[in-house]
Amino acid sequence: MSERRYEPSEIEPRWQAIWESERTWEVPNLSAAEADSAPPKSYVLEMLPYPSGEPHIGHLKNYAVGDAVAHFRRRHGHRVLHPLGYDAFGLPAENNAIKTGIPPREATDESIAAFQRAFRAWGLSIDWSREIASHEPAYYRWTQWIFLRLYERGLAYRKESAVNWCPNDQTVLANEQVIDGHCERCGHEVELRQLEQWFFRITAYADRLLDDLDTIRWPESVKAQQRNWIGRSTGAEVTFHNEQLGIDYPVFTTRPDTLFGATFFVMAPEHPDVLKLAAGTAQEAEVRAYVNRALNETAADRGAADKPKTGVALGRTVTNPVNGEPLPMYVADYVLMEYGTGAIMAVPGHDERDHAFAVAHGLPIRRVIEGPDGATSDEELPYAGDGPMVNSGRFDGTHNRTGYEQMIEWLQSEQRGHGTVSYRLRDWLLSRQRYWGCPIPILYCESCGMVPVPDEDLPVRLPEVEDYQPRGRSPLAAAEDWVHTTCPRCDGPARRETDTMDTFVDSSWYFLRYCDARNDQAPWDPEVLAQWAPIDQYIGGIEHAILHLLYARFFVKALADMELLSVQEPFAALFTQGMILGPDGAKMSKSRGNVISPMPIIERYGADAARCYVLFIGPPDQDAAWSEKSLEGVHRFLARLWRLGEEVSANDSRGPAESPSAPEGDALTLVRKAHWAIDKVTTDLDGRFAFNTAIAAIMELVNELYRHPDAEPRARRFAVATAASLVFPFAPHLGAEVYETITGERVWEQPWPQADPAMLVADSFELVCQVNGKVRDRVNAPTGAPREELERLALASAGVQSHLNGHEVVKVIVVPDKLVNVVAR
RNA sequence: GCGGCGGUGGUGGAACGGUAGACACGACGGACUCAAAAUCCGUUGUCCGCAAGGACGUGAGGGUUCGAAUCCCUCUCGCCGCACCA
Repeated sequence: MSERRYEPSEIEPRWQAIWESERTWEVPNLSAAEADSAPPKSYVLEMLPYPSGEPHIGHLKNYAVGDAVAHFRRRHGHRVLHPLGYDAFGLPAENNAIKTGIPPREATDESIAAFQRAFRAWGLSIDWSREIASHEPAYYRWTQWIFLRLYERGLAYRKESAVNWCPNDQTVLANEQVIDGHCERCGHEVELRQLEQWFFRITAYADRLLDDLDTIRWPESVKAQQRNWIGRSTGAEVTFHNEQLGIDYPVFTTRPDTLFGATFFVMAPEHPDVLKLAAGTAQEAEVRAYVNRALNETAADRGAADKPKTGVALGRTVTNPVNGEPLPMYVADYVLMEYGTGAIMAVPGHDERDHAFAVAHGLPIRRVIEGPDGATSDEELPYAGDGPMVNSGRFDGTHNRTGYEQMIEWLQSEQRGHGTVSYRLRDWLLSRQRYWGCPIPILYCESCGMVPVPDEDLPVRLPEVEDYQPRGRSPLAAAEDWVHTTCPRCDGPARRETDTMDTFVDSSWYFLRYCDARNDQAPWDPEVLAQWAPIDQYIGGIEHAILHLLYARFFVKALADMELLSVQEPFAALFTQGMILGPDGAKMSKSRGNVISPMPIIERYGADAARCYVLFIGPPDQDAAWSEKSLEGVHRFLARLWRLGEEVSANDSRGPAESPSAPEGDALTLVRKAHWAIDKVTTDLDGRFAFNTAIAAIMELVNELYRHPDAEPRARRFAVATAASLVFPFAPHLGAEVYETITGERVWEQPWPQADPAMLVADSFELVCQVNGKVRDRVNAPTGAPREELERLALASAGVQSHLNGHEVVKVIVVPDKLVNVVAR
């Protein structure tokens, strides 16, 4: 026996050096003519990492999944684009700079270097010629260019509104970055502030973002989250008239069928007309106090669902268009300015919130829809279900679903309203009062006003500053030399926009840049992009279900409208991998002290073992706790395979891995197992992402080899080479090593093995014999035997006979090549 | 409250409506060794039984079916997202 041992630290760097020097994983862009006759393309992409410190175990899993997919597709003859880059702008580097004084650029570049070392040590098959980082001017030049294109089309705009402000990070946040009223990043409570900010008009795409979810292969949970977030509701806009001031107030309602049940009218504290309406009334001072209090509340306090319904009367009324009734107007903080029109018609009989408010303020409650079984008592209100309409004038007796349509028709004919849809989605607030981000390419000229930076002046470079401390305005504002510039239109003095962009802007288009990463004339050549788009398989964490994945979809649709690309969706298929939890089953965190760092693991067990382990641990879309013992088991498996390679090469000369033509006995068992494993691994990987069971199948093949040590050498060589070939997508170094040892060939240059269908079926099988659905015997039966023969064999079996004694056979079910079920009474 | 996903041995997990528990961990037993490590072989759902064998078993209850972890209904527990969205 060989004295040598499986030493990943010796094997892995050797193969990495070959892939690096031969640029094995680079794929060139082809000319249009070349592309026509080229093999099918496959764009496989993992979400780009945010470089902060060292990579963690989650990165290892993410890239182990993506690399397996990329290898699998390459060996099916696809031209696989598999690039990588860095999402390099962002708050953590800047906060670190404030704490330590290390400039964000320095810390980021250092972290990028650590990621680069790690990715090479993991043996990932990346096309490094397309590497990008979002903080480099060569990249963010084009982020700015895209911003300008959006600006030209009115899709980027500046406006004042109530926005989320994080007092700790001293910057505004997008809606998507506020979790339960707290800052997504630092956890501090978020305040509402009235500020002028930059927005992307993502709401213009709400319908398409919603509808096109049906065209992509994404996990249902992610689609559901996006649908939820976009929140399309259909209903009607109804106009209520205020006589005193002569102003029309439209409201949005999903229940126009309950219009006769409206008994009051409520406006949001932020509604611009609230103070105007209250002016001169007895309630003026009270309204003013209420509005001030509401505006100063934190988002979390304001949003608490079970909070008592507070509010103040405005001393005014509006007229209900359906019956001319005057409805008292109120201001109350349960009405949100951002949704609908900032005002509602209140129907306490059929809406829980309006009901609570009516009870608290002694307002009338009127039933206008009959409850189930003709219920008409007021005790059962509020009632949100369907039924015939009552107390609704000429609509009485009409079912409310019908009444809904009729009411909209009536409103339309009277010009008092119309059917409409409303969305929960708000425009994307993209400006940040922080330093470490992409500068917004806009100037403010004293005479020309807001002026976009001309394309030829891009990039607007991020200047070096000394003080990163946020003070409620961007640290860039202190860079006087940079801020003061001249207007490209009038040559007069102008000032630069000092806010920077949300980092999600950078990551909303990076996957397009990979396709043409070194183009310095344009962000990409549309023809080149057409070769690669869309991404055939995207892989990342579920935490981006709304943020990045929604923003990127919006960008692609907007860019498609500009005819800069020809797809409507960036990610044709998405896979979301589960988290790796600490050994204690809790999320890894420094404070818990349960963090497993990938690099020491790799030094100890090798990259192959670490990669296989994170794939073997369970279904890859599920969370799983780290277990060193389990990792050792995977390492043991790889060592067993390695030893088989050594043994085969010691007993046999090198040669191609061919399936022996007419194996018998042990050899046949081995060859069959090898073909079974090929079939199993192939179907498990083919769109199913069942890496855990694929690896288990290779383990079975290896176990079978240990069980038949004396099988004929050619059969053993075939089986071992097959195991090496199949394990390659998960353990590329070991796969390449063992395969070369016994065949002299490079496994990644070999096509994916094909299972021989003849080897997948044996001559005989174990027939399961059931009586009334319970297994009573198993007998050997010839494959392909006719039903009658199987029935006869089963009925004759001892197990069936003993359970049948005295009972009458009613029926016999035969499943060919599988089982017989005897139904007896 | 709304939406989505789950509940299978001691553990992670397998299982086109057709042998529940593949594979792995752990545990137990054995081989090799002066000994240990490493390695190799075997046993391992629960209960009854010396055994042959049998009974029970996929959160609970019902249904469909020759046959249900799998499909349907009711309930329950857990996780995730959204949440005063009119």
